[in-house]
Amino acid sequence: MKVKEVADLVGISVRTLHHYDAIGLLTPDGTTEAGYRLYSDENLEMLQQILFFRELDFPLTKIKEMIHSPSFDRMEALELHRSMLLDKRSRIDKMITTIDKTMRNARGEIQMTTKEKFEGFDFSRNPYEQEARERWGDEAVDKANAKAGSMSKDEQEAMTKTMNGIYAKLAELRSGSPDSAEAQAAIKEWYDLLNQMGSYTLEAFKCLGQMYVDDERFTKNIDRFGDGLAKFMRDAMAVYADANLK
Amino acid sequence: MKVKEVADLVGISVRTLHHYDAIGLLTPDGTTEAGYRLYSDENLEMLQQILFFRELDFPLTKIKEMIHSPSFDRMEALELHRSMLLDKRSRIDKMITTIDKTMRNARGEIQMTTKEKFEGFDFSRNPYEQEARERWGDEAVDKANAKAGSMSKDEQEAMTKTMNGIYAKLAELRSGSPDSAEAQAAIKEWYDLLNQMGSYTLEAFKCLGQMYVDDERFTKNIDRFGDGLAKFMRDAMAVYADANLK
DNA sequence: ATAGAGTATAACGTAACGTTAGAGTCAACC
DNA sequence: GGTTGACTCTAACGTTACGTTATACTCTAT
Repeated sequence: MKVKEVADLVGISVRTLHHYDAIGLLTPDGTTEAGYRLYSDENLEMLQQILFFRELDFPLTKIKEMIHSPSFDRMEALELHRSMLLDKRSRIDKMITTIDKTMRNARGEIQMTTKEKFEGFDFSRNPYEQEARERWGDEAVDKANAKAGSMSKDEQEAMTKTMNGIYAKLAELRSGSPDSAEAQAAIKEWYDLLNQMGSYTLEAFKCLGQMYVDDERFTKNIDRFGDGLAKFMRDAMAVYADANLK
Repeated sequence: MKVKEVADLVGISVRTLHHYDAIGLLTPDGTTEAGYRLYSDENLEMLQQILFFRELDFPLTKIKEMIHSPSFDRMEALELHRSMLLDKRSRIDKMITTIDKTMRNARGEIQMTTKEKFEGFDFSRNPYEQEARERWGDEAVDKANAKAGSMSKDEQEAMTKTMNGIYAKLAELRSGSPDSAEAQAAIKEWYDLLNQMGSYTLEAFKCLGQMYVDDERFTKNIDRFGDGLAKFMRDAMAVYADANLK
């Protein structure tokens, strides 16, 4: 069979067959006197194999290995590729949820979830501590915990109140100019307060300080942190949104 | 800030920043006397935007449009990209299930489903007829239906029996040499029988005839047909497998 | 003054083909 | 026998988003 016949039969382009010939992936068994490629039945079978693996997104070099070396472990290759696909899919899932969140955010449909979880503001028994340790190291977390632990209950309550006050102020300023001196002052106040909490808390909240500037970046930044911490921060966002509605 | 600072801060390469400069996606606000790029805070913000959309797999040209034209409809772009991602994910899902099937097939763990559905063998009231019509056109389907409709109940039963007999023969031969004259004869018999059923039935079953040759190709071929027909064919496969175990 | 780290431009490489471009081949029709 | 149209060939540039040298400055610290 000549190129176009083959190409039409399996639904690929002539150029693709040329390419496969060029890289030695599929060399036709024969040629006419004029130099036309002639594909045998075996060539067709091999092409089926190639297209099968191609459809699974295997790179052509890998396919070449698989086809040309009988010792190649197909099962293992499939297994490996499967896990790669799973990774890819979960990345796509993440993208989709990020887009959804971005769109909801842009539409102003911020969900007001568990405000309560945030009310206590108990940094000393943070459920995401393990995650934070892995992310920023023991030292930072211990320092933050020591700081929080050294606060009396009254002090903690006072701090929570102060923070909520700042949220309210930020919310108030949100509708106005974000570049005003007032806003800058509120943000600085917030940063300073967070600074007292230790570095990992600060890191985790840094992006929230820019939230009023740009919702999309907020959505992106929040996902830089692990799932647990991201949730934690979204809760903070909820408090913020709530303050915004008062 | 100079290139490396920025690159390290946001976790990309210097080359990437050079590239973004070259294509006019992100031109630094200033340069030193020596020609070093200097990135401003605004540049950083824009970079965040860029990376956000890049993370969502937007092509850089689109990002450039989005950033540089304020009239660009972000929502619409997000919506569009979302649907693209959904497509991509469903393709990946398909790949994964195909791989799974391939591996199960290779291990011989063929699932024996609904044998009953296949027992009646009622081609005249095929639930996948609509699908077949779209795939092979009305003519082929009508011809097949006419053929099946013209058969008496006895004839249909006889045909079912004949087919199952061929399946049994193929199953028997499967363990032996697939290139034997016997196997070829059985396959020809099968094809002839299917041929009597009309073209679309034949098309749908053609690949089954090669099943014993190559499980992977079978798995691939079966997915060329629509979901419904593929299911139909898998049912046929189940009958075959069942015969195989007798 | 010199080493080391950073920066610049320029240009080739990557994966899997798509897309011309120029030229030869084949079968059929006039 | 010539011409047309469909098909084939090789060659080579284009695509995407940078990675990777290579060569040459520039800056800072010792």
